[in-house]
Amino acid sequence: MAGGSREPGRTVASKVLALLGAFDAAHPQLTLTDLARRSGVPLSTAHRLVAELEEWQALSRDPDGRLRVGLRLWELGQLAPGRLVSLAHPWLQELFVTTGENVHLAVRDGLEVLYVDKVYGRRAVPIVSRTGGRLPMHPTGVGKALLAYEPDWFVKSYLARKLERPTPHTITEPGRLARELATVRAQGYALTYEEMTLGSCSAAAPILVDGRAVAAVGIVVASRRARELPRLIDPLLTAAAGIARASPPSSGSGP
Amino acid sequence: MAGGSREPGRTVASKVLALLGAFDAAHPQLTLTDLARRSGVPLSTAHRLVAELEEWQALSRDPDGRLRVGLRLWELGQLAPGRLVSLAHPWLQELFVTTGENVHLAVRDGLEVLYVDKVYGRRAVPIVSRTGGRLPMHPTGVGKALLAYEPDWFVKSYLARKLERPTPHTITEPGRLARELATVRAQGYALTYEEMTLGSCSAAAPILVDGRAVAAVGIVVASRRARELPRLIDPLLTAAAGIARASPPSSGSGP
DNA sequence: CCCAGTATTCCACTCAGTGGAAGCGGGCCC
DNA sequence: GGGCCCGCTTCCACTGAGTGGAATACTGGG
Repeated sequence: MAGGSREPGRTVASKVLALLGAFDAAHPQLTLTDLARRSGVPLSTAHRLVAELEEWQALSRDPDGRLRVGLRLWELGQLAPGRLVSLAHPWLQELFVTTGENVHLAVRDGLEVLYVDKVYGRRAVPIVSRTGGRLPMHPTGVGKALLAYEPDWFVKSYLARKLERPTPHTITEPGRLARELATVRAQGYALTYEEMTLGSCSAAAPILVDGRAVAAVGIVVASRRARELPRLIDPLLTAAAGIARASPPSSGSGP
Repeated sequence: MAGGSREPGRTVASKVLALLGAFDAAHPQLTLTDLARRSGVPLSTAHRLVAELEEWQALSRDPDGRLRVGLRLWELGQLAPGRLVSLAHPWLQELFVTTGENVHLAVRDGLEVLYVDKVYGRRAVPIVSRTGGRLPMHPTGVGKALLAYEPDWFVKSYLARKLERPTPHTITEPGRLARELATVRAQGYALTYEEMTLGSCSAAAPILVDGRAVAAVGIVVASRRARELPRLIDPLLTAAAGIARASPPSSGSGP
């Protein structure tokens, strides 16, 4: 089946996935050549496979001819285990209405938080989190809220790595971070002050089902309005509790 | 390359896509056997490919072992041309806050409307539209709003087909529907009364950029509150205009 | 005009992928 | 308990779908 056959038999499916995987938040659009380079698939092979993916609208082209993730893939993605989000959305909504701030929902995936829903208005400060986006756990409110309820071994291994430090306020010292998590558990919510982005701070609460944090709700505000955070804690906890109550014991943790 | 080789050479990529395509709103989870049946891929081939897709979390398994669309695919989908949605969301948000009703955003894809964003609160009536969902154009508010601004040849070919009739109120008679569309163009918005679902009615406005309707905003309310719709028209049009003003002339029409 | 980067086409070779069939496992009914 | 049905997993010999290097065709900038 192989002509040149230098590669030790990569399966076709893996090449298709490698092509798709080449797209990420930093590179949402790529030229064919870039795509081939990033995915490690030979150009001519990429060319053929991409043509097929385009036909299916799994990929599509920008006006300028660069490739993007296509509509069909988005549609398909909407079918992913969506129990949690559809359940939680009305509560996020309500939280937004009472606070007027950026509100979002995140789950843990691996060692990162994955943002699965977001509600924002016209006046809200633009923030880094993006539906489908990922951030490290320790500098984010939702991350700390989730991490605080993970089992000890998990936290230990999380702290053992070299932790990123996006701002000077980021807490990376293991001892201090561990104490921080204890505080989160004690009070039931997490706070951050410019730990991920200079200029914004946040509050977040875990959604506890059977004692496990299946997700977390977070609010982000401009840091000059940090003193307003305490006022937001109450509605935040109400929303988290509401979602938890509505959640079936073992719903998939997906979006 | 084929042993049994009965099929006239379907490409591997097409099989992968067929497998993914077997999932839809009505069948979000499938057993391996169903998946193979629905996609027309031989069971043993499906088995192998699915294993690969699972490894990538393109597919994942329910607690009960059935297959679903996986997290990675959802994530990937979030990368799809998202200009319109991120732009429009704050306006949908605002519209929700002022009206308290189900609010959604849809684009045309082929002969159907594709719902690309939705905002709903705790009190809102549950409705059929779903982010990523599709419905025919003629019985929905957003559909009529979009159809009204399509070129003549398109409308003509749309009306030429046999039109579905989900409720007795659905307008399927071509002449009457054409007049309806003229009214929509004249007044700048569309209304429906139980044309898609008994018990709910809607108002919708197109988002016009350079005279073309790139998307439509809709509001759905319970039909016993139909008389409140007129009150909602104004904020609806404001939102549509706001989104249109913010839209660049040729943004991708995707989610 | 040439050159560099990117896209597309070609083609002879061959092994990755194929799929029918057989082997499991476990839930249900008689 | 035993037989049956249904879905999942594994096996394997055959072969044409897929391969990828290279040649060719764009395209735009200098």
